[in-house]
Amino acid sequence: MRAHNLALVLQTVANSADRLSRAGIAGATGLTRATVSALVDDLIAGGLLIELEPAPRVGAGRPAAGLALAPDGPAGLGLEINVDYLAACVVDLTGAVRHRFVTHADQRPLDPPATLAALGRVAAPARAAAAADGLALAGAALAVPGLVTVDGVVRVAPNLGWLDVDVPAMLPAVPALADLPLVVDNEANLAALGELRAGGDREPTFLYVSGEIGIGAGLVLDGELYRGGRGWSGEIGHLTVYPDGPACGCGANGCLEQYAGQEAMAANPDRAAAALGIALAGVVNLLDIGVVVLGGSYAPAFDRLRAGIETELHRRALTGHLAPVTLQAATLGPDAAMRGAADVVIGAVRADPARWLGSATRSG
Amino acid sequence: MRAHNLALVLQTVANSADRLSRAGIAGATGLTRATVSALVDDLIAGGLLIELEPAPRVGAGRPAAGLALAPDGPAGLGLEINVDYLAACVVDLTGAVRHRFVTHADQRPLDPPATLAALGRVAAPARAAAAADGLALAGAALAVPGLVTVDGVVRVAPNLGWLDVDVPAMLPAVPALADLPLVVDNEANLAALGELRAGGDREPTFLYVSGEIGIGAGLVLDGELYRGGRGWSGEIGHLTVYPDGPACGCGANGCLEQYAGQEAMAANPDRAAAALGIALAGVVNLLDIGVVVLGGSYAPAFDRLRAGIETELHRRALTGHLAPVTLQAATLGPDAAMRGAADVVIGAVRADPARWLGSATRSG
DNA sequence: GGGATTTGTTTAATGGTTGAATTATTTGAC
DNA sequence: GTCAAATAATTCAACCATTAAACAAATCCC
Repeated sequence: MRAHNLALVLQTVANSADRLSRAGIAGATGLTRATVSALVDDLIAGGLLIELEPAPRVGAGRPAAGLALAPDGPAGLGLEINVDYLAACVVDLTGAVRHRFVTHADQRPLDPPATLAALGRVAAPARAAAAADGLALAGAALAVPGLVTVDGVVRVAPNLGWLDVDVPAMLPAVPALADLPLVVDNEANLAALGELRAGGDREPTFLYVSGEIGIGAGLVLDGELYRGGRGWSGEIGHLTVYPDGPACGCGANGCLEQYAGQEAMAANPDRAAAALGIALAGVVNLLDIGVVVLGGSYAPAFDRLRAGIETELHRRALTGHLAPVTLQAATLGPDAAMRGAADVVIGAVRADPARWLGSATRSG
Repeated sequence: MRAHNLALVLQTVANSADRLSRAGIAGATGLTRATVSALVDDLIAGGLLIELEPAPRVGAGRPAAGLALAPDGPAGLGLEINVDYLAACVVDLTGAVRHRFVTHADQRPLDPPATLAALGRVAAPARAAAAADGLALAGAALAVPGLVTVDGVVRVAPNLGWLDVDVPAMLPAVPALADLPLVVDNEANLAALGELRAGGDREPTFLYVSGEIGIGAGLVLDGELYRGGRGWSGEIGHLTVYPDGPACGCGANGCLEQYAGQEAMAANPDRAAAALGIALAGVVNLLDIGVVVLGGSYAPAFDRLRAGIETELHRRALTGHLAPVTLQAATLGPDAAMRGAADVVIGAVRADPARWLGSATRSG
């Protein structure tokens, strides 16, 4: 129970827009001020919260001591493997990006161990930079453009040429990552999380569409990433748009990817926008999604695509009259996935601070 | 915390296939036998659990006293308004249907107050029958074929001709329902819940498709009904199948309903099956759904539709190789929605027994 | 019948929350 | 300038629910 309430207090501070005090937390959570005081003391002692200068009060009364997430608390290492680049970033507990390393290199000629070794060479300076800041890493998360099981096995990443790559099993060969708990997830899923956390004021329910060579999507429902029964939801690229359309690599015909993939979009942007609108209308009708965020290569093309998408979307979205559907461009650009990966790590700390308090030897 | 653990114990008993004892609950939940004993005593005293005859043991040791949900505990009143019938049922805490009343009558000529009055005339004998059994009703839930807000306002029910009908506000005029807490929800949503709870061993994630005059769907994700950001998910009938197809009443072209609605299906079953397969493949790709349950008028036609649906579904479902998609016929037939409605009521009791224990004057 | 075995209850102890009283710090009125 | 009012945070005793361990109950096996 203490674990639960610690998480409640920490999340309340993390999610609040304005600076909270102990009394403010008590009001927001329903706990007593006494309880909140005790919990906050633990969180401060554990290095997860810090106390700020008392804010100048408006009315009478003792001024409230502001509380905030500790910038020197546990940080997350966000990693990304993509077709033409590798990336790593360090995000502290407050969500601020402290360090960022990207190397551009085509990964397709490399086999998975070589790619992971190269990833290690990007992760190593990131870890060194974190250590130099006195930041302890709570873990790492890795974004990969493919279908990933809950165990971290990449079942298939077509554009990387990966098939059944057991990433966790290969970690001991990567010194820079061997000693960190690692989560592996789909690139679009993590990018959606990145947009949720770092992309300003997002609705708690939205669809993130990532237009790369293929088209992926991450679905955030009620503030949580929906991964599907087996972990590979979001394959929006193979939604059928024209059942009798051109053959797709997946074996079917008329998939969205044939119209709105990077090459097809370059050839015919208007057709790409219309196809996207048709596919998105289906998603909106099925899931009652109010916000669609366009990322990847769609983000820079947003202004050109928007009208074409909206024409079909509004015509075909059933509840459009009752509640509008909003199109938005992604705000994080190519960093979304690694930001989301790092957010997974610090999100885990925020969701279960008791684990961190219990395990933290706090060497740094 | 006690509230949480009471729910944990009750749910454990409810969800367990075989008869549990106090010690069995302790093993399943991780609580101590002593704690479970105390909680079980409260639940028995509150009339939510009963103690059964000790089961004959296999090995040595004191025989375990079996525990089960109390058949005379709080019951749920499930209600349904549909185009050509009204229905009410009483489901006890164990999930057994104790009483069932259906009247067939076309509701389209009636205005909403008249329909609600007629519903009251179906609900009254159901309540009388429940009272005769000594059952106290914990509440009621109503299934309506339309879009319903969380407040119970029916925004639009096209086939009933309803528009912005505030059902809770009209309840005081219906004596048989005036004194019960009432939840209103979409028919397909509740039917999906009915199939989840009462339809045998269902996967925790599936799509329920209800083919009536229109086509609705209820989405159960991880054992919970997903209602969408604003409460009206599941409008699968207006997924685009052929973008340039025939005009639909919704203003778009080529909606699934134009091919697989009741009339279109009668005219061309093969085409209906193919269209369903295309639409369902999209859902499967997007949400990684492993099971699709066909209900409403699709259930009796299941054997005839199956092959045609599967052809398109398997061709277009991307992860079909990795994890198969299973088609199933609904098992509850036309009762699914009202069963699901009643399940909502008893599900609320099971999820928060402390509230019932606290509020129960237990008059009957 | 005695020992083994498992269930269920009792007892004291523990951990964490609550509520009331107390202290701390400011504003505003006289 | 002092005092009252207001608000924030802490302290402390009481309480509640869980736990652990001992104990009682009920059966099987030898």
